[in-house]
Amino acid sequence: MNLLFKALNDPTRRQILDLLRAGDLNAGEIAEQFAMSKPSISHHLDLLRQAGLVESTKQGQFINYSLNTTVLDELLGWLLSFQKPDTAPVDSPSNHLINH
Amino acid sequence: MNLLFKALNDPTRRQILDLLRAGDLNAGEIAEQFAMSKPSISHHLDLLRQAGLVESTKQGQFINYSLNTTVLDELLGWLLSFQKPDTAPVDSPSNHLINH
DNA sequence: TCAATAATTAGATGATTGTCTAATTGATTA
DNA sequence: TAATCAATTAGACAATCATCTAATTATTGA
Repeated sequence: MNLLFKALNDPTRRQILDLLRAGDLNAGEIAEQFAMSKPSISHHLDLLRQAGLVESTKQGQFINYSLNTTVLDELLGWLLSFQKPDTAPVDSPSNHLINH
Repeated sequence: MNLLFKALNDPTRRQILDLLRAGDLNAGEIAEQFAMSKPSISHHLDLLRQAGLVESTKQGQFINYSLNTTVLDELLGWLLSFQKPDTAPVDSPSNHLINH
């Protein structure tokens, strides 16, 4: 959950996710949508990949990025549990202090 | 959306939200659940308040904190739109570069 | 095989963040 | 009114983060 929230806590990364909804793109195609250096975008893609939000596959000299929304299910569950009270899922790490 | 993701991007703050599901608490009651100084918790509460996730009301010398889940609806909408493709909501700020 | 292209890695830098202690504000009560 | 208690604000500090340029790796095509 930590890596997920971290990845989502940046407008550029969220925009990358939104871009990928329309279909897969390679790193260069993503980078040219932003007024930011390619290494910076590469770093953002790395964080998104660490969170499991995107998957990368090498295709020749290009690296293709695609959306993986299954990770969002965990977040969705956490979020929905706020509407239905008293069904709080566990937010790791280390809530042993909290749960007595 | 920025303040919301920022507020959620910390395990302590998410645990505070989880605590408040059971019912309102004042600042001291919240602080004593954590192995952290009271000013630090106060700061976390401030960020949660800025994001609209909690509301604070002064009651005598105590300050009561309560959960406000309506802000989460925006996030919920954004999240759900990933399941139903091609219904991307707008993620402010400044996506003028992207949407040409 | 070599030059060009795609992308990442390395390293640096300024800004933001989470935490602390000390000081302050405001309310209660002896 | 003075002491105590709840909570925040102020200010400092180390760690993390977003970004940049320069260098590196790997693939392609002439």
